[in-house]
Parts: sequence; structure tokens; C-alpha cells
Amino acid sequence: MIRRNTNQRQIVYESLRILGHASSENLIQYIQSNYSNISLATIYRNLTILMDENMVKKVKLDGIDVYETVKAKHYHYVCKHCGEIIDITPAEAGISSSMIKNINLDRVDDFDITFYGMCHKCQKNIIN
Amino acid sequence: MIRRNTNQRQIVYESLRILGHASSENLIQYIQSNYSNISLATIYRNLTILMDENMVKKVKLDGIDVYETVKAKHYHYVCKHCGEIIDITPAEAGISSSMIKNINLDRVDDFDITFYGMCHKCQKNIIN
DNA sequence: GTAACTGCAAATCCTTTGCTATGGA
DNA sequence: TCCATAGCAAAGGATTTGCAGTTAC
Repeated sequence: MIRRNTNQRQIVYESLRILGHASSENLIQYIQSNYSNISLATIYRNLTILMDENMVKKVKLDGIDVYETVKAKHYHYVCKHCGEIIDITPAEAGISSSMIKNINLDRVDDFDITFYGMCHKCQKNIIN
Repeated sequence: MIRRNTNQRQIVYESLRILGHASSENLIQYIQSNYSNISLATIYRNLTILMDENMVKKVKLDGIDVYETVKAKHYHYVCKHCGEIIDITPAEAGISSSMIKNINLDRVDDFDITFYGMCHKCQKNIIN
């Protein structure tokens, strides 16, 4: 099937790229307040299509499903205080692929890490 | 509010302990095939209560929400072939709390890791 | 005894689907 | 032109809620 690059599909992808990470609720809210006449069905259908095309990925962070555009391998940092999600590169996390070891007899091909803590901004706000 | 240790609540908790990890669907199926007359509403209500009491936790592994009883800190290994979920202790993963470093200016208090690969059993089955 | 709890059915919420019209290539 | 896609409304599925009866303590 030959995909068409519709206006609505671009809006869904671009909104997600701008938001960085968004739950379906956040994304819908963002799209509907910035563009008019895009139906829920269209947003959901495009998310599905974009995931099929490996343009968009759904991840669960701190209990919430969020969508993000597909980027280079990265981990996530979740601020438990403000909820902000920050992408962490393997380098920032101090992890290199050579550190991947199999566990017992099970083969490890990949892993995801989610870090939790308090982000710099919240630390500053609390002190002041 | 004083909680009562009802039969149904014990069944929900015990079933989850036996299953190790279960999606709501798996858990419901297990309970309804092993016990009679436990309604869906009761299962869901008890999961919520058990989570409030920190007896049960909901995690997302490889895209699926699963419940587990609260245990000592551990990570998860997901076999991409058979879907089995295996608990991995920090020791097995080769990770100690002293390895936790803050990232840039953000404070890291904790982290979760999900490993993906092919488990020992599946490796053996594929070779044979 | 009484308030937390259960089962049932109805309600709700989020997402998907069927259908007809539209528009991108 | 023509088929993938959009909008709308209806359907679907998972979870939650209201209510009356039940039960743990």
C-alpha cells in the first residue's frame, strides 16, 4: 500500500516532535487546540500508521503511556516532582554497548533504562 | 478506613503471587478458572486496593501492562521469543547502588531496567 | 451491629471501526 | 482518475461505579 503524506499525518508527527513526549490525551489536546477539524479517529489512525512505519514509538514511563518520535537510541529520565521526561543518551548515562552482558544463560540483545529523580529545575525551585 | 482481609482479596493477591507477572486479562482468566463467582469488579477493585497498600505494582514490560506483587528491588528480562518475564536481581545484572550516578545536573534516585533478548529455553529449542 | 465489601448491571472512558465523501499523487 | 485517507457516528473493550445485599471483625 502506498502511503500518502496527508496534511493530518504531518500534523500528528510534527506535533509529537514538538512536544517531545506526549500521552494520547496530551497529543490530542495539543492538536485540537492548534489545528481545527482533525478528528480523534484520524489522530489515532495516524499514530497507528506512524508506528507501523517506525516513525513513532509508544513507551511507558512512570506508569503512563507516551508517544515519541523515533530517534537514536536513548534512555529516559523522569522527574518525580514535575513529571518532565528528559531523553538521556547512552553517553550521558555512562553506558556503552560493550557493557551489555548476557544474564545467566539468557541472551541480552538490548535494554531500556528509566531513571527517576528530581530534575535540576525542581531542585533549584525547592531551594529558593 | 479499616481494611478487611476478604477471601476475594486473598485470592487476587495469591493468584498474582503464583503467576509471578500477569496482565489484567491473564489474571482475570486465572482467577475465574480456578475460583468461582468472583466478579470482574471485585478483581479490579482489589487490584486498586492492593496497589494503594503497596502490595501490588503495575509495570509495563514490552508494551504490556502487567501486575506483580511487591518484592525486593529487581529488574526485568523479557524474552522476545516466548514473552516470558524473568526477574533479575541487581546482583545478577551486575549493578550495585553505588553505580547510580546523577546525570548532568539532574538527581537520580532510582532506575528501572528492562532487558530484552532470547531466553535460555528458547535458544535451546531453536537449535534443536 | 456496622461499615467495608461483593456481585450485578449500567455507565464511562478511550480507542477502533464502518461508511461515505474527499483529496493526494 | 482512483484508492488511501478523512470525518462522523456508532461499536467495542476494558475498567469503574451505583446500588442493594452480604460478611468480616
